[in-house]
Parts: sequence; structure tokens; C-alpha cells
Amino acid sequence: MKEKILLIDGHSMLNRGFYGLPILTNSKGVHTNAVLGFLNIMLKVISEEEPDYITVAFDEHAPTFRHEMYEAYKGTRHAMPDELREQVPLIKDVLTAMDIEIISKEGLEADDIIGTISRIAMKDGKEAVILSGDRDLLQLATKDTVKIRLPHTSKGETTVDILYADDVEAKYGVTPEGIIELKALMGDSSDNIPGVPKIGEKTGVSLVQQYGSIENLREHIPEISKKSIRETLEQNFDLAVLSKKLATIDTSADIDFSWSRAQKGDLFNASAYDKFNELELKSLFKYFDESTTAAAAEASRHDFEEVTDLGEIEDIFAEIKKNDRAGLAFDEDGAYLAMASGRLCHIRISGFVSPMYLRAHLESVIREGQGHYYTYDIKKQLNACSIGYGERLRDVLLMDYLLNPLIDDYSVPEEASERAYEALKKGSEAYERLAELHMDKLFTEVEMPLAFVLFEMEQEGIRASKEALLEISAGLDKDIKALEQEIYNDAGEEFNINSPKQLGVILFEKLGLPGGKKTKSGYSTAADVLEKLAEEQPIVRKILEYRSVYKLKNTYTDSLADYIDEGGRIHSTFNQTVTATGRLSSADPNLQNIPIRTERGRELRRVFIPREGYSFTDADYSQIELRILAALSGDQKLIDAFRAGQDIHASTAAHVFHVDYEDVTPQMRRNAKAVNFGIVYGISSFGLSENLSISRKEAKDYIDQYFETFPGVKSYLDGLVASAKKDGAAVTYFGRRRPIPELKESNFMRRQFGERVAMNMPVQGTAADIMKIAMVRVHDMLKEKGLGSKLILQIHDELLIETALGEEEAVKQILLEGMMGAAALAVPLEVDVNTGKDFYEAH
DNA sequence: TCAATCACG
DNA sequence: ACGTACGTGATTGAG
Repeated sequence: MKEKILLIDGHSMLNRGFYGLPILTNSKGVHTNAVLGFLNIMLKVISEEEPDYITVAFDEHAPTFRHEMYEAYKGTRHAMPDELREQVPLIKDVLTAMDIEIISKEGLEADDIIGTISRIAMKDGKEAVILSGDRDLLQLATKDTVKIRLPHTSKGETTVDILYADDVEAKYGVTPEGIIELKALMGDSSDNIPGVPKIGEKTGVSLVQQYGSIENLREHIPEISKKSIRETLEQNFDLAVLSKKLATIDTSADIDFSWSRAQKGDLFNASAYDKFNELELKSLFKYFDESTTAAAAEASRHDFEEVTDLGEIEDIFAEIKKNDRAGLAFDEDGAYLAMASGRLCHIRISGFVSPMYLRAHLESVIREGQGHYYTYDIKKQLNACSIGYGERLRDVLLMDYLLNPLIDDYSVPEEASERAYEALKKGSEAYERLAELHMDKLFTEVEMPLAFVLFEMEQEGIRASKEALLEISAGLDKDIKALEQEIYNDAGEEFNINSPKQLGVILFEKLGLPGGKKTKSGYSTAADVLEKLAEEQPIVRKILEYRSVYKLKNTYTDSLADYIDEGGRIHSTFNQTVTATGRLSSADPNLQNIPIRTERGRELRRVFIPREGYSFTDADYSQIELRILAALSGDQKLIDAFRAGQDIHASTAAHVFHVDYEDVTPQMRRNAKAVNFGIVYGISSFGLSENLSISRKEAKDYIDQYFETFPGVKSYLDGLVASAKKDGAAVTYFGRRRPIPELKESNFMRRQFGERVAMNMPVQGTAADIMKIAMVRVHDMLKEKGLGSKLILQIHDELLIETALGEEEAVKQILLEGMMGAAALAVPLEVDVNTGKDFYEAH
């Protein structure tokens, strides 16, 4: 069998990876989507082709001869997005680590390098496989020694087509040589080849089929029957000649190629592993065999000295307090200390070194130590050893989150020893960066103490009645079964109502309802679509009812019952590093989305009850986001409306629709409310029109009216977009940042999204900041006053406290003071407080 | 694992 | 011409 070389068009594949995958950054904020896309396709082709040699060709950054000709002609130059540009050196590093030959040469394009090597391969009796996303390369295909592999995505799946000369002809209607002629005529915008105006693929192919080369075509122009084609060829033939020069790949370029350097080596070696690890390309680890990964893990493990002597332990704690920084970690077995001095110690829990002993010493370190003590995900470690908050403590996970809240997985080391080591290693640099971005205060005064508050809330949990839940569940189950039968009856057959696909077929095909078509994979059966059909069709109303009851049972009653522990309580997790805006999130179970909007759902709140001897006190901010909008924009009319204590939606309606406040109708108020939401979400006339089921024009009129009424809001929002574009990030009043890479993208829709985010994040994020500040204040006040009442839930603008009987008034005052006093803005923060014997009553 | 749906702010 | 409201998490069906 002949030997085989794989030739890869570097920039083309990087480009493909970049636009094929969503923007992806690792925990350091480095973009890696193009690198990952490149590697995925390359590895797929390598496993299919099993080449003996591999070479990747890159264009040089300096303008090449062929492009110069065209750019001189057109006076333009294609800009590469920064997110892609920064990945060019990365992929080169990765390829080098994988021992893959890279060739580039000034004045040459990757095409020319590939073309030349493919011909060297033919001469030396070897096969060549060319991998590129660029159809230009098709001209290099031969009958059986040079084939082109062209990646191709359809229906979300990437396949890599195989094209020999015959396949090119079958697929494109012209031979590989004809591809050059075709490009000369039709051009290629992605490759900056102009072509002849008015000649597209169809005309081009038929001309090439009929006349072969453009030189031959030139002789026969007068024979062409179609007048417009004849004329454009006559007038623009110089373009065809230029285009042909641009499209022709040089197959005898002067390059430095050697078979021995191109030889494929061990792609998945230790240095490749290190490189993947550095870039956090974890999905590629599967290619490495265990010995490589084990060796890498071993190399990064550090020797922590086991300390057992009590006197020595005391010395170590004295020493760490004098260190200017150290990493701390602890688990059920004990504590790991990584000191800046280089000393690594493990103190195991045993005998006199009890959990209590350890806790006291660790607390003393983070409160009285002279340095700064870095941890990695402190909240999780508190489960093993519940130390209290200390001011000298800095958590690296929380810092990483503030530095880039968009990351999905912050790759916290698994092992405690590694956590201590990594925390020390990364901690001070992360803090410096935080200070540069003016988030040190937000971090130290809000996020750090909040982690301890959240831990306590999680520990505390909320009491729920299993009996009540099961009783509700049984009732719901009865309804589900009944609705199910009625629906089958109406439909004339049994089907899975929960399958949008099957439901779509029943409603829009079998019953022939007017289907608004939506979604990628067929009809939309979303509630807003069905709602419009429900008037006429009883089955639709029943389906909506079925869905809501089904959801209530499966998502709420049944699953919540499973979360109740032996103590009768549910312990949710409050995530502090998940949202892009700075909000918390709640999971396992999510207690931030317990039903309230429908009465039947709301009833479910009765199962959440305080423990014996306690009641619930609930407090929520009134219109906090709109107040923030008023305060930050400085719009006088909006500020005045709040200061006057008016119903803000009604007041907005009065201004926008030019009626007296007293004359605002419910319909007007509803519309104004939707406009207010729209403003906070980053207004678009389309979004508003969808929401209100009105025309785009009407929606636009509302928005125009709004901005005319509140010009301060308009200029504030414009300013937010402008500054986000300048800084690449949106920022809250308290300095929290959200990078918005979408603002720099070329895709219009994504950029538009970026602008909406730029308008929304500072408002939603400032509200989140204020609530976090309030939580720390409320928590501390409860503690200071020595009360037995405990904060147990946060639902974005709402706090729930389990209040000891007799402490109701004190708790109410603490909530009011803690929440209203969390920030002093140009608009007062208003808080509503309620008490009740269950969650339903309290809110 | 992803898309669709729907619960909340 | 593009094809949209901001932020979450859980469940389900289907590949």
C-alpha cells in the first residue's frame, strides 16, 4: 500500500472551527473554540485516513502576492476578529506539541504550499489527502492519488466529504482544472476573488462545460446567445483573467519540505497533554492513554508533609499567621496548608487534633493572621469544617467568577491538597487583577462574607410537609388521568401528550389547526401559540391544562417530596458562581421558581412551613430594577414618579399615553408594564410587539413615546451600549463586570443581543448586588442582636426568614433596615414585609 | 446530550 | 436582510 500524507489548510480549518462552534473561553478567558473545532475535525480525519505523514500549512501574516493583486484592485482588506486572531498562535503551539510539522512562508498562501507538496507526493509515489474548508483546493484533486476532504455541516452533524477528481466533477459539474476556470468566472467572495459580474454558479458551470478554459471562451464570446452574458464578458474579461490568476494554486512553489520532518509521531504525548490541559480542552483527554494522564497527574502532585506532633502543629499555625500569603484547604480528614515560604503541610484529624481544634485554629488564622489566606470554593469546604468568616480570607473561585462570570466550569481542583496549592499559586494574581478592575471592594465586602451566609442558609434549609405534598400529588394525578382521557377522546387516538413532536402532528396535521410554524424541528406547541387556539378548540385548552398540572406534579410536588430529609427539611444549593449578571441561582432543588402566578400553583406554597415555635417573615423589594433604572439614569420624571410613591406602571402609562394618572385604564397599565419590562430587558420593537401581540409599528410608537417622555433613560441606555462597546464589558453600580464578546461579533443578530445585554446587565446586576449587600447586613444584624431567627431563602428580590416567636418585630425592623439601607440611591428603596404561618401567607 | 417547554425573578 | 425581549433550573422526549 502506498504511503499517505495529510495536508491541512491551517487558517481555513481554524476559521471553520471558529464559526462552527459558539464562542468558548476557558477559565482564564482565553478563546478556544477555533482550536477545538480544528482539532476535532483533524482528529476525525486522522483516524479515518491513518496517514503516515502530516503537514499543516498556514498563510503568512504579511500580505501575499495573490492577495496583494486583489487588494490593490479593490482597496480592501479582510479583518479577522480578535477572538479568532488570538487562537492562531495557540493552534500552532498545540500542533507543535503534537509533533506535527507546520509550514508557512512569506509570500506564499497555504494553498500554494499544499499544492506543491501534493505534487511532490505524486512524484514520490505517495498519496495525498487535503483537508480544507475552502473549495478552491478542489482543483488539486486527481483520479486516485490526491483527494480533498471537505468538512460539511448539516443538521448539526459534521461530516467530512471525500472528493477525488471524479467526485468533483459529479458534484460541481466541472473537472478539478475546470474549478479554476469556474472561479475565474463566478469569483469567490470568501477568497476575495472578484469574478465577472452577473455570472454565478449556473452560468459559470455551463460556460466551462462548453468552452473549457477562459482563453478558449474569449475566442467564442460572439457565439454566446444570451445578450447580457455576452456583454458582461466583453466588458469585464480583464476581471476573468485577474480572477484566474488569483484562483490558480501554485504547484511548484519554492518551499522547504522534507518527508522525515512530516513523519507522523506520537500525537498524544505528554507535552500535548500539558498543552490541552493548559487550554482546558478537557474533551480531548479521552485520546490519551492512561499512562500519559497518570504521569501528568503525578507530576503535578505535591508532597505535603504529614504533621502529627502537637507542638509542631502549633508552630505551623504560628508560622502561617506570619506568612504573607498561604493556600488553605480542608476536608473530613484534616487541613492542607500551602505557605508562600514553600512549606506544604497536612494536618490530619486524629486524637487531640479534633475537628473543633482545627476549626478554632483555622478561624484564628483567617481573623488574626497577618497575611492573606486563599481557598478554592470555600462554601463547599464548610461542609467538612464549618469555620466562620474571617477578613483575611480570599476565595479564588469567587475571584475567578468576578473576573469572568461567563465561564461554565471553573475547574476547581478535586483534591484538597491541590486546592491549597492552586489557591496559593493563583490567589494573589487574581486579587491584583480584581483590584485593577475595581472589584476588590465588591469581593471583600460582599461576595466573601456572602459565601458564609449562603452556607448557613443551605444548612438551615426550609421545612416542608411531606404529607401535604403527597396529598396534593394524589389530587393532581387524578386530574392528569382524567385530562389524558379527554384529550385522547378529542384527538381520536392515544399519543404522548408530552412529546411536542407527536402533539404537533395531532393538532396541526390530524386536526388541521392553523399552525404557526416555529422552532427548528417542526411546529411550536408552546403555550403562547396554543393560547391563541384555545378559544375555538376545547382540546387545546385541555392540553394547556394538562401541561400545567403535569408540571406541577412532576417538577414540584413529587420531586420536592424526594428532597425532604429526616428532619423534614429541604436543603437547596445557592450557587454563587453561575449567573452572568451576578444573581444567585438555586438548584437541587430550585427553590427560586416555586409557583405563584396561578392560584393552583400558588397553593403549593402552603407546604412550606416554619418549624415549631417559629413563623415566616418575608420581605421583598418593590420595583427594584425600575428604581435602579431611575436612579442610575438620573431621569427626573422617573425619579419624581417614584418619590411621589406612584404606581410606576400606571404612572408610565399616564406619561406615555398623555392621560391623567387617575384616568389610566387597566389596558393602558398593562401595556405600560410591558414597556417597562422591555426597557429593562434591552428594548426592541419586535420583542415588545410579540409580547403584547401588537404590530411592530405600534410597538415602536410605544417605545418612541417612552423615550420622548423619559429622555434621561434614553441617553442612559445609549451610554451603556457605548461604554460596553468601548470596554468590552457591562458594569454595575458596584463595579461587577460582565464581558460581552457578542458586541464584537460580525453576526448582526449576535451583536444586537450584545447590545440588549449591555442595557440589561447593569440594571439586573445592580439589583443583585444590592440584594447581596442586604443579605450580609441582615445576617449580621440577626447575629449581633443574638436572635434565633434565620435567613432561609433568597428569591432575587425577596428574602424569607424563619422567625422565632417573639422576634417578629425585631426581624421586621432588621429586614427593613438591612434591605432599604443596602444602597443609598437617588430613589428610595422600598421594601414590603409580611408575616405568615406558611410561605403562601407570608408572600 | 440537546431542544422544547415552563416554573420563577 | 438579518430574526429577537433579560436572567435562571428541571423535566421530558428523542437522537
